[in-house]
Amino acid sequence: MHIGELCDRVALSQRTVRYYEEVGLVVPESRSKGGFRIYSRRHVTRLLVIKQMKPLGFSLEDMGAVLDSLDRAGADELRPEEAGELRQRLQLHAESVAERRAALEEQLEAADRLTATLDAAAERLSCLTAL
Amino acid sequence: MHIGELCDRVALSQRTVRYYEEVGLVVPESRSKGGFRIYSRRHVTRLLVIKQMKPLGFSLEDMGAVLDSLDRAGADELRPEEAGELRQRLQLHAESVAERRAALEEQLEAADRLTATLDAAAERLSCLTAL
DNA sequence: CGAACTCTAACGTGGCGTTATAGTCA
DNA sequence: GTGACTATAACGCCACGTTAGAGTTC
Repeated sequence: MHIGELCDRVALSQRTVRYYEEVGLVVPESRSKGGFRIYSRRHVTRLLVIKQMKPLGFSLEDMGAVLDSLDRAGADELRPEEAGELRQRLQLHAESVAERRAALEEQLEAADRLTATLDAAAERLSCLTAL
Repeated sequence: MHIGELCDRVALSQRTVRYYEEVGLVVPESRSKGGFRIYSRRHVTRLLVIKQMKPLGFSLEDMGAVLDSLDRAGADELRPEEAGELRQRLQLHAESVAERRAALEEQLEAADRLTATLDAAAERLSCLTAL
């Protein structure tokens, strides 16, 4: 498929997808004779994973590392020495996800505090205008 | 107080605080004879509110509007016609905070899905290496 | 006086959005 | 061949980080 269909499927802009290629995050399988980028279903899933990770605050480089580990863990053949190191990496990734998750929960509380602040201000206004 | 103490108290960089002044978000009360920025406790609280809002995804301009509304709602004298409009603004702000909050909850779920993905990959590795 | 602090100015970065111009596909 | 799609290139934006060099405070 070409870039247009890909972007429709994952709801990202063409600019974004091209930029991901520029930084080596999502590289097309090949090019058409005229130079059009050609993508497969694998690229769709990869972009969807990226979309999931993005709001957690990972940089594109971070996401590349995670995707790389996942790809290698999903490969059919892997040498035993690679497996050990890979498991360590996955563990590290999982830990940083946990940290991001904790940060998100703090942000939820911040949102609630802000809501309370806004409500209090509105309440104060109501009292004043009731006079 | 000078910018150093201010930044210590709110845990923001001097560059950040100066940039906030550049865009009109946090303007110092005055300057020393030699040109040093002078801040008060009000600036501390203002910056802390900003720190709370930032991770919710508001732009500096958005935050300026919210802070402006809060300041006006906290003022001692307000004309009745101003109060009505102000209450509307506060309502709008509260709604966008609610939207951000909902987005945060979706991101929490995304984090959990990602954790599951990473765990599954690690599990797969364990099985393979156990052979 | 001197150490610690602060000033402005300017360039760099990440993650794209937004034209502009030209070439490709079915 | 024609209308829709795609290519590269380049500049713009936000929210700062990071020097560099000179001035201020106590």
